[in-house]
Amino acid sequence: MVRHMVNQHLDSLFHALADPTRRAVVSRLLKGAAPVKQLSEPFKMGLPAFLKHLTVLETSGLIHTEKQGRVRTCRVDAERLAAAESWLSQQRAIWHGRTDRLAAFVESQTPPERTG
Amino acid sequence: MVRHMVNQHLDSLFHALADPTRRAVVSRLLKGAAPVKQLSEPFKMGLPAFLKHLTVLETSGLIHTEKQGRVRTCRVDAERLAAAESWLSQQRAIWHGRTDRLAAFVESQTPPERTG
DNA sequence: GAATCAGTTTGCCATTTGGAAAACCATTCT
DNA sequence: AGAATGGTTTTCCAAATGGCAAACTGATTC
Repeated sequence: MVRHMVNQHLDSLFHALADPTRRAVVSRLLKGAAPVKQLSEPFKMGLPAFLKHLTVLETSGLIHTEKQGRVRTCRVDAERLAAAESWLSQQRAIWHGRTDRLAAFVESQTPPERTG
Repeated sequence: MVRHMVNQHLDSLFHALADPTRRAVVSRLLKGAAPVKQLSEPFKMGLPAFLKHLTVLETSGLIHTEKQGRVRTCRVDAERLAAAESWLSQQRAIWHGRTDRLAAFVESQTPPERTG
C-alpha cells in the first residue's frame, strides 16, 4: 500500500523545499524549535518577506507554529520530510528495478498517518 | 562525503518535482525512455505547454533528451533523484539525532554508477 | 512535391512569487 | 504611561509560471 496516495501534498511539499531560504529554515529547525525573529536573522530580507516563506512552509505542513505572548515558535514536522523522501525512494526503487527491498524499507518508515 | 555539496542544484531539482505533471513524467520515464509526443499524451495540455515542463525537467538535470530525425527521446537521470533523496535523508537523520544508521543506509543505496 | 507528423517558436494572458516599505497590533520592559 | 520588541498586515512591484493559440521548421510518407 501507500503506493501513490497523497500525491497532492507533494506539490506544496516540493515547492516548499525548492527555495534555499526555506530549506535553510527546515534544516535549522531540525536542530530545535525557534522563534520567527531568531530564524530570520541569518537572512538579509525583511520580516514580512521572511514570514511569507514561513507561511509556505507551514502550508506545506513541513513546519507548524505556535504563538505565546508575542513570540511565535516554529518547529519542523519531520514526517512531511519523510513523505517527500518516501516518494523519491519509491521512484528510485522503480528505476532500480526492484520495488521489493526498498519499498519494504520505505513502508516501514512511513508514519502511521492519522487517517485511520 | 556527499555531505551538503551542491545545494544549488537542489533549487531547480525540488522546483522541478513540485509539479504533478513533471513528477508524472519522471515517474513514467523511470520505466523507460520515451519520445515527447508519447509522453505528452496522458495530459490534456498542448505540446508547447508540455514542452515547458520538459525544459524545466531538463534544466534541473532530472532528464536529458536526444533528438534523432524528428523525434526527441527523453530519459531520466536517476542520480538527480538520488541527490534530492540524499538531502532529505541527511536532514531527517539530523532530526533523528543519529547520522550513523540512516546515513549508512543512504550511502549503501547510492548507486556506484558510472562514477569512476 | 504535397501532405503529414513531431517538435519548436512566438506572442499573449492570468496568476503566483519573492521582495521592499510602511503602517499597525499586541506584549513586555522601564 | 511610554518605549521598545516581535510579529502582522497592507500595498506595491518586477519577475517567473503555466497555459493557450497560431504560425513555423524539419523529417517522413504518399
